[in-house]
Amino acid sequence: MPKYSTKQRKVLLDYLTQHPDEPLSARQIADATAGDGISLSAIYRNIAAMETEGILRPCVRDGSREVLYRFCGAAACHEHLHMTCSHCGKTYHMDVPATQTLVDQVAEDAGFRVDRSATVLYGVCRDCCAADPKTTEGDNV
Amino acid sequence: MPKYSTKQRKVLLDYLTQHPDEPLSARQIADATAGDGISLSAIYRNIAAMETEGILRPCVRDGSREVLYRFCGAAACHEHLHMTCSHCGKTYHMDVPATQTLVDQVAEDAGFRVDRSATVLYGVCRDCCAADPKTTEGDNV
DNA sequence: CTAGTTGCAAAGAGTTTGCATGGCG
DNA sequence: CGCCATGCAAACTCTTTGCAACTAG
Repeated sequence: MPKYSTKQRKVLLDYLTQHPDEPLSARQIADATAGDGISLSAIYRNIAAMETEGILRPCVRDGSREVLYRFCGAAACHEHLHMTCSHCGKTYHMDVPATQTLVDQVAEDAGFRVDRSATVLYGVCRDCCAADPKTTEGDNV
Repeated sequence: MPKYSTKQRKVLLDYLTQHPDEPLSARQIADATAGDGISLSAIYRNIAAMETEGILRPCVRDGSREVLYRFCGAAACHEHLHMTCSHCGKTYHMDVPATQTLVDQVAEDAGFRVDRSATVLYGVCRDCCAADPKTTEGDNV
């Protein structure tokens, strides 16, 4: 919940908006916005703020010790589930009806209220399945 | 894929087996097994090995910059989905049939092969819902 | 003008690694 | 007995923080 709208925050939001479907690290963002005069600390501080605001979510790390974030600024993102391909890293937005069924059923059977915007399914996406059938085995990525 | 079965690894596996339902950090494990003579480095190295073996999975961090791990040594864990309560941190194993429906449907509609053992649903569990109704609002945990 | 933000650089924390020692098989 | 795993401590990397300068409102 920032009080001022700074140039840095705008650039940042802009970049995130344009890359909603890939998990990003602070350094990646820094590199990508290198020409726009944003210091690393400003990035970290804005990331922290956005995390609090709920428009940025941490993801599981990918082997390095960097924390990756995924942008979910769109209000719609709080209404459907997401899935991230563990092969190409892309995030997809699931409007599949089964999603809602699952959420409802889990609530009913287990009393567990699923937080859609915090939940991400991991697996292998259509493109990667096609490109590399071996990956299709799933489960032990 | 360790070649030798050391005392340290046994203690570690033992501890993990007894705490399958909570995300653990290297330090937590170190503290818990303090009396058993395992060095922090041995823990980190074993964690790395187990991650490779696929019996330990990284989870999203909880605010600190520690990486948390969740044990999924049981073969059964590769066949059902999991859900972690963002309130109490406990992990539940979901044998709800809707789970399978979801996985199948997503595969069919989006061509996305869900990796059950890597996927975790986040939300608020029954107990926490009951204990603290406010949390029930969900979605912006 | 006032208070939130930024930059820089130094501090902090968690994790990784080199090397000699110890232990499994 | 040979090789892998451990311990310790130093090295690293990512992230956080203090403080003075800057700037949005």
